[in-house]
Amino acid sequence: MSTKPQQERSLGTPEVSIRKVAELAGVSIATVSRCLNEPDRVREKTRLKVQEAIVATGYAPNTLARNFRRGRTNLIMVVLPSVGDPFFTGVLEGIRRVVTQRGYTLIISETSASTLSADEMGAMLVSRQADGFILLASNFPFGEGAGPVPSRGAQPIVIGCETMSASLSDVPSVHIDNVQAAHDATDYLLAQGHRRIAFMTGQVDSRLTRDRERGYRQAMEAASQSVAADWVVEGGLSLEGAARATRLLLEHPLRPTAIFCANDEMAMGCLQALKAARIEVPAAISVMGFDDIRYAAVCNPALTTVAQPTELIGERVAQRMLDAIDGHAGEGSGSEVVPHRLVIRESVSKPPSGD
Amino acid sequence: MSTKPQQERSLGTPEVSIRKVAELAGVSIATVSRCLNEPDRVREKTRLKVQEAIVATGYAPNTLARNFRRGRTNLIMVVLPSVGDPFFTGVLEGIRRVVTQRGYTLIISETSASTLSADEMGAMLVSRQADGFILLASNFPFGEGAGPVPSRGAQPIVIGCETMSASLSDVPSVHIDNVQAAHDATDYLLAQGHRRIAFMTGQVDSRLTRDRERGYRQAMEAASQSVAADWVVEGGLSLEGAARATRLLLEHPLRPTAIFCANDEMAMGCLQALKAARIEVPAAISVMGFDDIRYAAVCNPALTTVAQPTELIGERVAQRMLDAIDGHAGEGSGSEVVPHRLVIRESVSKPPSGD
DNA sequence: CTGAAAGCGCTTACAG
DNA sequence: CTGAAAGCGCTTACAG
Repeated sequence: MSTKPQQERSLGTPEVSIRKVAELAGVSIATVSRCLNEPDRVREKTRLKVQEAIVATGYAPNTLARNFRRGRTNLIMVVLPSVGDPFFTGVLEGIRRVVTQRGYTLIISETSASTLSADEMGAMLVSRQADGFILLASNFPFGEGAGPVPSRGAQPIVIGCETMSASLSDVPSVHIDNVQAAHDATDYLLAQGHRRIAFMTGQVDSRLTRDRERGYRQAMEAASQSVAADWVVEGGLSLEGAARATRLLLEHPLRPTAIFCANDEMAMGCLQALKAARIEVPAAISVMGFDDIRYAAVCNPALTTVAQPTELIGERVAQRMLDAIDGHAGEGSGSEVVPHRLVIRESVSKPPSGD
Repeated sequence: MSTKPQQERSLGTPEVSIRKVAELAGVSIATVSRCLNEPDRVREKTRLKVQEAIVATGYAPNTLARNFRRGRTNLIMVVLPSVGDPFFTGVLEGIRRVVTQRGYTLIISETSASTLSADEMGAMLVSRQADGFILLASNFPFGEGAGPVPSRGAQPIVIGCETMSASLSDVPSVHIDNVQAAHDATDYLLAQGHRRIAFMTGQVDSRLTRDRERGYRQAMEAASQSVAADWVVEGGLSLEGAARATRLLLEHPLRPTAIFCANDEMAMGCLQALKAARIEVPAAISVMGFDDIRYAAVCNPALTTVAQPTELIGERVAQRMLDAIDGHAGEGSGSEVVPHRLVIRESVSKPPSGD
């Protein structure tokens, strides 16, 4: 004669549980469960009865209970820095194409240095809220020596687009060779005759941006071109930051004839600032972007930039996530490099003849 | 002497449960649970012991179990059509600001006519995967007579940016007056002297786009301007679709002197097509956008457009979600209209003098 | 093909 | 302040 020790029902509609369906259909809850999960193993007549009861009661399985019982969610979480960033359109399309086929649903978590602390990130990774985590964000708290990777459970992690710090070097990843790509882009500017080439970086703590900066410096050095002080400016990966950084460059005593921006967003901000200063692009100053987001072709002048194979990255990242979930850890580890490609449009030309 | 009827452990690391912590600390699992959830109600000495055991075992609470037991997830899901769409940057920022303060975490689900069927949408809404759903997507399967709203559980729904069909008219929503905003924008074009004004719509099944088209038609009619056949073209909300639609307009026997695009994305595609056709904007043709995404100011020429107060929409939508979760259904229902604003930049001028 | 029963890992009202 | 115990809604190995 237990005293019904709890009665803290949620306030919403009284939920229909599997029990009610079973009663109405005159079967056990096990049978109802089977109808839902392995209908072949239930006699047709029984199945029909249960179906009817499900409709009559309006029953919908409690996903929370099911996930708990099964120990998984069938969800894959993609973590990215900014939902309004057009760069991710293609990557997500690739990811979705692959994971959907295997019955997973994609959910996305937006992060950024400001909104997600190291603790929160760690909490998310151990939260079991998803069966796997695809990290597309650059500035992870544990990116650069900000403590170890949180001790995680069975949920695999795969990294896309970013090269990661040593602490994550065993995590599977898919990305272009950012150093080489930036090197190639700089070489192109050099080949056009530019010597005074500036570089606009994102944040100092962004590995991605630093890799691209490294490629730029390597190319300059290989061409025996010195990089003047303050030719490397910080654009904060934003339009406004890039515009500000561009104005700084315009005041430089050794004004560059080309500005290589670490991504297209900044290149667009750069273009805007140059337009405001009534400086013709590319006649007076050339601008090189990076990423080839869909707006790059629409810019005026259209952006010359470095294209990443975004859909391919998405597909590969997703495939490796599935491998990891299936326990094919062996083939899953290590980083995978996909090809980049220079896209030549209008924003780069030879430097003005005087230079 | 039960025969351990099951042994289907997941393959991952053997997870540490609350039981192991309790054993190590020499307390009951109830006490461990209390340390986690109501630490004030535990003696300090006990709490310290438990803390130690937690660290020693590397215990992390099983979120799946916790969610199941509590009947909620502390998650709010935002459903939007496209993660790479810059329009959502501000809306999400507003939403996050509000819900984070109340301890909720945001997750995002990308949808679109092609990727999410009515059934899937319904399944999501009853899935309890989140405590509430904020719908920012336009083309819901149940948007226009595609069956009734799925019978949902206690999870509230709030709609942002979109006006919804009758079947969802009781759902709380926050949006601008799209009809009036488009009316105002058209009036501005008329005031500039334009008479041959084309309108580029999204998809025919998009309520949002249709509202804007309605505003355009109202303004034209109010100004006694007829809308020629094929002046309303479909741009599919994409750059490419917009470029195609623009080319169609250029071949029109009554070539418009202004093109009003139902969003900025299409306006950018329009700008690109006009540039390719070597038609000067705004000298030869004016272009009006809608939304004022962050790239609108960066376009060349900079887009004249209609601004939505995105952050405000996000905040209001989030607030009403919280109200709904708290059961303040009364004040939560009905739609809330926020102000729009014309943003005048460079892409609209008077029509060419000949016209 | 179906049912009885155990148990997933927590939280919480109750009793002490 | 703490523990024993019930139970959230499912799934599944086992027995029939």
